[in-house]
Amino acid sequence: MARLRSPEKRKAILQAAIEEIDQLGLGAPTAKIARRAGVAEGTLFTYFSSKDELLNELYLELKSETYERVYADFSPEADLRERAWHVWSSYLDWVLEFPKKRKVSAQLNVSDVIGAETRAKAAAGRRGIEKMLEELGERGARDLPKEFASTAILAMQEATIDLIAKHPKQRKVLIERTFEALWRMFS
Amino acid sequence: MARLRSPEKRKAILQAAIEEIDQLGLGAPTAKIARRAGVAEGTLFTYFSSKDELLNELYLELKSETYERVYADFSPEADLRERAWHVWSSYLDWVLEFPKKRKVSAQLNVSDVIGAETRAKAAAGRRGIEKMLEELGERGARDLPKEFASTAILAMQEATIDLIAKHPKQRKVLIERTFEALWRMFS
Amino acid sequence: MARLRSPEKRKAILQAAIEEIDQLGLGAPTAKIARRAGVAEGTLFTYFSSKDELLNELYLELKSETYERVYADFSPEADLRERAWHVWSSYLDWVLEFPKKRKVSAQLNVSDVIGAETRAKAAAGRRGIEKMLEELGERGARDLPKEFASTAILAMQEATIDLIAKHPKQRKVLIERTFEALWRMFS
Amino acid sequence: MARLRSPEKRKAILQAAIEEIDQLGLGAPTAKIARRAGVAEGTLFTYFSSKDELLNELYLELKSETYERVYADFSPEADLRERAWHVWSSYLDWVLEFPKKRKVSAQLNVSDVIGAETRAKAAAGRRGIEKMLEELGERGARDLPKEFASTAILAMQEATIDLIAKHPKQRKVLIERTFEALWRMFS
DNA sequence: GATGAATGAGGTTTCATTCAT
DNA sequence: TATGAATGAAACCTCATTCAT
Repeated sequence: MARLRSPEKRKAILQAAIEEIDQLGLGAPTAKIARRAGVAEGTLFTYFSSKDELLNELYLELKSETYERVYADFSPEADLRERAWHVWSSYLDWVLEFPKKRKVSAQLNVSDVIGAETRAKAAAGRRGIEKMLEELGERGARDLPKEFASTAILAMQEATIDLIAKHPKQRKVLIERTFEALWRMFS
Repeated sequence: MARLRSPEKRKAILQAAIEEIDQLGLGAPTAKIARRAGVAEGTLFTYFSSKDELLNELYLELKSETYERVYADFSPEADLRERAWHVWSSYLDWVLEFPKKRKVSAQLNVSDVIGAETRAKAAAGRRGIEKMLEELGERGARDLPKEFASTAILAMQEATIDLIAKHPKQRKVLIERTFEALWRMFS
Repeated sequence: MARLRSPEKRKAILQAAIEEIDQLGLGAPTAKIARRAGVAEGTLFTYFSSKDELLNELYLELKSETYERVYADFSPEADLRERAWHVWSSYLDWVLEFPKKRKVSAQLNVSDVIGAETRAKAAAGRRGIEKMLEELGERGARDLPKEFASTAILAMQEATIDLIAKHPKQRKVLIERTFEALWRMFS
Repeated sequence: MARLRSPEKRKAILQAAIEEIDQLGLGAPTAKIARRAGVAEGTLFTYFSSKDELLNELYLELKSETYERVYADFSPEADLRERAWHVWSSYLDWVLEFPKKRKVSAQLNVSDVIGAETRAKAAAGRRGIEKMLEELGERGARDLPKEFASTAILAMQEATIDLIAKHPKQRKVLIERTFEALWRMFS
């Protein structure tokens, strides 16, 4: 299952899936995805054994791309505030650069086609960030479970993205000031 | 004078929709919804002219139920912190009591079957909360757009709900402490 | 079956049926017909036991109305050409006055909801015309079956109606000249 | 290279449509048409994107088949009477050979699923006949609009077909004598 | 008798997936 | 391996007819 004779075709299908799901939601027909990718309907199923698998792979791809981006230039030895700021700003930059990817990612997140296994695999790519979040939690939310920091940051990022969507010109300033607010929460 | 359209049947359909959408997502078939509601397939369409309308009505119903709950015992003259706390805790209480309703509400929120008109109608029921949020924003986030407070609170509530889902026994304490964290953000 | 407590309601339903079938064809829903007639959906079925019956009754009504019109001022003793002209012109006048009725009549004619029995009943109202047609046939088409005259006239009327639809201003002249052509055919 | 869309299957569907529409009218279910054609329900929609398209294509097919038949052995240089006779007899021969096709054609003609575009396309195949009809009109109906000849002939053909349906044995003689009557009309 | 809510069979169309080529 | 025609199970919705009120 899933012989990947041509990596370009695989990429093309995943990219086409992003495009179509962005417009039509998860109900986007595989036929349309295939057409946009420039391959035949049946070909899609030689790269992904089912639509579900395609969706799970897409989820993984999206997550790992995000983490790669966030980890570039990340100094594990830096100051906590600096590390937090790095994650905060680089993630937001990425998301704002590829809004469709985020939209699709959000849809996949909510849907139940993404199995526990896939979610676990995705979580694995998050070690370095996790450590920073733990420190953050210890610093300013010691009496809350340790997932609190990560959950809260994620949530606040969503909020920030919405905010920037409405005020795109103030993007830079908003990223800074929301970070300040966040930092206040952990002090 | 013929049977009258019964409010109970309407309720039953909406309730069945919650149940089914909770399990199958927005793609839940109208046939299944009807069956669970104990009516014929066609009957559903005498109460709601299309699946889209059913979904929009459901959205409205869910929102107004939430607001009703939050507004009960709300004192507009109270202290800002008290009002914020009231909204925070009563909303979380409601959501934790009816987790399915929240899940469905979230799905509807994201989907694009809910028209602008419906969203506007729903927003109308939110006046009192809005005022509190504005004050909150003025207090501690004066240099951010005024939507910030509401967006952030909503996001933090999502985070808190996830947290409580994992530690249900500490529910009471978690609601209090996350509120503290939130309050810190606005000072 | 088919108690007709209120003849006005019956008329209203038949008239509404004409209106709706004119617009939607024979597939026009009984519900719509009922609504336009100003009665309840179910009421229609106290006047006509089924949609088929409604359609058959409508057919009969339409035919008899036509014949009544054509027979008014018809002198059975008049000259053949005069009688033929009377039928020709009075029928065309009627049809052009109520184009919807003709359209519906045509649809019913073609469809197979009209049973043989109904067709026979309708034919019964045609005695006087029939005689004229027979004479016409004997005069100019002795070597053709006797139905030829009636079939041909009917067909020519359809043709004339189409013609007048395209040149409504020349109506009077067209009726006269097509009659001339017809008369030539039987000499 | 995958199976190719087979013209035989297309033919089979169109033929099945004729069969079913002949019996059930234009309301004939696509499912039944597909079954009779020996293909799956969904297959019908790979050949025709909707029922409407199927019907339009069928209309075109039927018309062009007719014209092809009529034009075979048609000599444009022949005498007017000869040309008229050719069209008259060859059309009637065709129609009597395939009565179902004519019935379906008539239904499509009346219905409003056939768009103006389709009608125009069909009309294009009729040039040679048109010219004959014009001459006929000039010969014997100079004071009537020029569509008169074609409309009248069409109407008379319908009449003749009905006549032959009732006296099938005299078919040959009836075709000749009705032509005589027609010819008289244009002199 | 009049009403219109209730019914459920049936209609068209979509779509993930298979498989002949 | 790549193709896209073929498949048939659903999905949403309509509508003639029944029947409680």
